[in-house]
Amino acid sequence: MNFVFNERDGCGKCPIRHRAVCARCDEEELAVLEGMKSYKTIAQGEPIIWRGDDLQHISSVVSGIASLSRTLEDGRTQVVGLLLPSDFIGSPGRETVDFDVTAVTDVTLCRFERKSFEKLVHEVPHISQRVMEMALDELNAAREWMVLLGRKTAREKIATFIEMVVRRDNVPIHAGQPHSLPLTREEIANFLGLTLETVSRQLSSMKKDSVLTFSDRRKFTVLDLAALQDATGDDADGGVII
Amino acid sequence: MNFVFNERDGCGKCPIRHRAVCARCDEEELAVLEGMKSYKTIAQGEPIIWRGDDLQHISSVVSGIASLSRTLEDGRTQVVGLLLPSDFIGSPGRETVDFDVTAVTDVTLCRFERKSFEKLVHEVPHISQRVMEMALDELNAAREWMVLLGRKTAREKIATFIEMVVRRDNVPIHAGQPHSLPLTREEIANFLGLTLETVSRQLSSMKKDSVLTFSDRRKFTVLDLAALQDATGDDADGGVII
DNA sequence: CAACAACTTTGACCCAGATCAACTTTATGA
DNA sequence: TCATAAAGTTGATCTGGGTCAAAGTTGTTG
Repeated sequence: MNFVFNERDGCGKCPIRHRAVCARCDEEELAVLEGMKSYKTIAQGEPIIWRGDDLQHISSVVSGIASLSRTLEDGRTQVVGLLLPSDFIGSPGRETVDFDVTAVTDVTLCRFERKSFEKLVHEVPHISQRVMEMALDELNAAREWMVLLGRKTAREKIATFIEMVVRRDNVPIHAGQPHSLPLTREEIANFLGLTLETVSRQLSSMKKDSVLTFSDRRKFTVLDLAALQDATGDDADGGVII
Repeated sequence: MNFVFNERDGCGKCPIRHRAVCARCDEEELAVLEGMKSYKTIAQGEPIIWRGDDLQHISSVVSGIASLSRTLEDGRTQVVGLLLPSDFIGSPGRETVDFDVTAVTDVTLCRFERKSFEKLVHEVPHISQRVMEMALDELNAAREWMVLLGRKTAREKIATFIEMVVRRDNVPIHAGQPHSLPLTREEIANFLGLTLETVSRQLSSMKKDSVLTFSDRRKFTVLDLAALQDATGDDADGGVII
């Protein structure tokens, strides 16, 4: 959502969003916000904000990846979303966050004082419309993910995830293109509702079946896109994430 | 979201929403919409709209319960949300629905022509703000549900679901109050990412443990609320659904 | 009210994925 | 460059919840 400031485009690259919402920046809005912003960088692995913490700022991810997650008392954790450049941390109208936010890679945030941001949401109709669109897109994506979590097999989950990563990289879809995996096996597991061992095994199995190759543990290439898409369990037509 | 018309209050009773968003109706908005609405009733079990269908109307549930779901090719289905009075079917800005919508009980809808509704969203800032708030609330609820689907055990899922139903009924929380279950075992299973047999077994087990009693298969009473809440797997403080 | 259909319960068995454990590979930094 | 840690792989085993099957309930309709 780079209507707020356009250091970075977030157009359709978010793994968890359907429609691009950028490329329609309004100059006046930018001007209003220009004086309000401040930047902050968080190192890989560090918490950005904990569930229940008081929300002083509404921030937008400028670079890097953050995760939204919830951990149950006994340590089971579920990642409920990845925040990529242009995604927001904090919602206007909420005084706390309901999930833990953690820097998956080094993350740079652009922050706005929450009160000012909320004032803006009320005064500039354009902005609430954009936030509305974003929220509706993410709601849709969250629901797609619910289908994955509730009904897909381990292999389908992994295939869906890999396809999402590939799609996000947004390069022409002929094979041979290398992609990089921003998450550890454990983070992938927590995103897919699996264990890290199962993730590892499924990736190995896809290697064995010549669907993927890994040049190193974070870099892979799709050898058989059709097989990958087949393995997602989704209809061929429509219904895709992103 | 009864800002649109207030035949029915939806205040805080939605099982999948955190904050009440009603009780702030604006007279002017009501007046504008008054001429646009039409009603429709759908019988229990009937489809309201299929995924991919062209969205002619934005509708709001007036009475009854509808489900939002996705079915994979081989028949596995996941319910991704329940639509209760005041919830919307269709989003401004979208030309199709991405999930199947089905009447769980008899459902009455109040419908608006989509184009007119969208025009209103653009012209009345108030409305996009409300839709934004709703969408953010539902997004949060969807993420909570992702935690359930990805990480909770069968018993925790059932306990969470029952607690949600009880909470939705919104009566003083001393035991003895009878509640009614609007869904079949199969629908519950599809909502929780389980099979109907597992749902049945878990409910029987909670009966055996004197956490619940059933007076008939759709009516139950909580005997031990503390045990129920304990079994949800959530922290005692905060983090609750609704 | 009989007979059929829809829904629910319960039992027996099985298997996908979790758990536990050993080991390998890669990264970090003194 | 060696030591230690972090991340990943692979194997052996276990188990929660799925699958299959049979009966029991409740509801509906002619």
